[in-house]
Amino acid sequence: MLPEEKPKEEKKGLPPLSGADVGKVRMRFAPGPSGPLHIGHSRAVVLNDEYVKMYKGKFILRLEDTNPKNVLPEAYEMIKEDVSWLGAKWHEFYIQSDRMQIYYEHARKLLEMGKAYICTEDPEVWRKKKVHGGKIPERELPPEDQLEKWEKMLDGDYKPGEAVFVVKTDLNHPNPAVRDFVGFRIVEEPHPRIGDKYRVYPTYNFAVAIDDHLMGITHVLRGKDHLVNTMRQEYIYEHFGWEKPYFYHYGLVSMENVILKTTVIKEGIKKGEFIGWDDPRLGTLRALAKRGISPEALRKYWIDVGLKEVDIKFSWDILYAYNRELIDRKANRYFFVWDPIKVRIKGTGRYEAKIPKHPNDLSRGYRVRTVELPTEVYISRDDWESIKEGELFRLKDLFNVKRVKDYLEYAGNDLSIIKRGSKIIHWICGEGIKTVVYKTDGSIVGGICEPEVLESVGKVVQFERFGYCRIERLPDGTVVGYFAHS
RNA sequence: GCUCCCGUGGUGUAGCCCGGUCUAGCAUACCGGCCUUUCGAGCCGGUGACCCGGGUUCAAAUCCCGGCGGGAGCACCA
Repeated sequence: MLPEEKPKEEKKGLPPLSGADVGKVRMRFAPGPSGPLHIGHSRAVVLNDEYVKMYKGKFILRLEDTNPKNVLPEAYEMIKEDVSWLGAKWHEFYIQSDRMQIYYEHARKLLEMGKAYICTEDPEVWRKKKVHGGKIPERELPPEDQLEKWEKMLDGDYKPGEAVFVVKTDLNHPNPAVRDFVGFRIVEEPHPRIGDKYRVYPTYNFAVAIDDHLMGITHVLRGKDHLVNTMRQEYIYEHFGWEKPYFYHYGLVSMENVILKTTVIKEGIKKGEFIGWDDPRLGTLRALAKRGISPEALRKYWIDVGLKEVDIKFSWDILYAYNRELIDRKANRYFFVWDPIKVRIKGTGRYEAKIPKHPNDLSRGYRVRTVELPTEVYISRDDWESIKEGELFRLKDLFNVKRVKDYLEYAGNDLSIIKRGSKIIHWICGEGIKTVVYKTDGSIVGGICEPEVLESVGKVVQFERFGYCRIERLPDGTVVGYFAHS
């Protein structure tokens, strides 16, 4: 047992789980392989993994593919990648479509015990009877008859919809949703992974209850939307006389400004609206990874949120703040001139700019530029338009200039103008690299960046006065930035 | 409609179980100042909350009741 007196000084981290013995905790993350994982899933992954680590238990990854119509073959691998990216390591791995015989065996047992029945009634009629009351004659038939119909189901004597396996609960349960629920149904579509070997598939609630028990799950953490499912699953535990795990239901998370729905994403990719499952507009974990959001930031976020039952709004602000804290000291600084315009600088002389790659860590070196006047520089159109005729401002780390009509004039190197409120803007002289930045709202910002950015391909950089971006490079040499946050 | 869950500042969370130490802590956001050749980082300060109404009690964010508000489920999806 974890010492009960612990919570006093434990300010950070998750609250203890009841009935959790160090070394004996077994928890699972069990998504359906219909697509890669998104932010919503990451809460379950992090919470389960975190508790497993806390109690030195075992983490089980289980893929729930008992609905052939709802399986994306690539998702099996993608989910493993996503879980790993989050820093969770599973000790055991299962795929439900490999376990069909196990579910069948348990179905048979329930029928033999009289705890389940085969229903061949019209689904609507059956449902109405459950809600409003009414005789369900098949429910009362003896096990022999039930087993016979079960065999017929398996043999293909019924078409989809003509027969289902129903787990008995309590027809008087106050919540109609928990009264007698479907445990198996007929699906004739071939399963993307195991083909047409089976035509009777367990439903979520049936497979979960059987697996959670057989896999020795001690604690189940899931969203409040599963509250009714938990009640249904508990009937299966009771029918078999199994000990129940501890159930926890955390509140729902509402998210704004992201696309999470797999169906929408799949459509969008097909139509070419998204560049892929990792399009920066999406809430998939691969999209976050592409943008340079670190898994540690997500973990910290979910641990901070905890497992309360209150519904919450997801806060990008807080996630970004955590991420910024993690990446700021790692991210090199570079100039990215968006929407660039070329401006002439008049004057004479040769000047050198020595710009630190990180202002708080000079050991990382400098970007060194030599500028010989007169010349031309690129600056962002925004900046140019915000500068008035005659205004004095500074090209960061280079020198001061003054705007004269449509060109600039060298204006010395007096740093004190900054104290008097002059602007400091970024610039590129000469050798800029074509750059495209994808933002989360779907907009694309074009411009040029400093050549040293190439040192940071695959890493997160901070484009000064713009924001943090993760860098990739196209075959044609173009630098691509995926915008993380400001 | 029915069944169930929840209600601390803009957001998230601590405290609530075991009433006083809560003039309610922390984070983020916001505002102001300092620092800084980025609209980043850092430092300092500030605004801002116990849903409402009763009750119990010497004492309630904490216990009880009612109201109001929010959410979920009511699938042969997971």
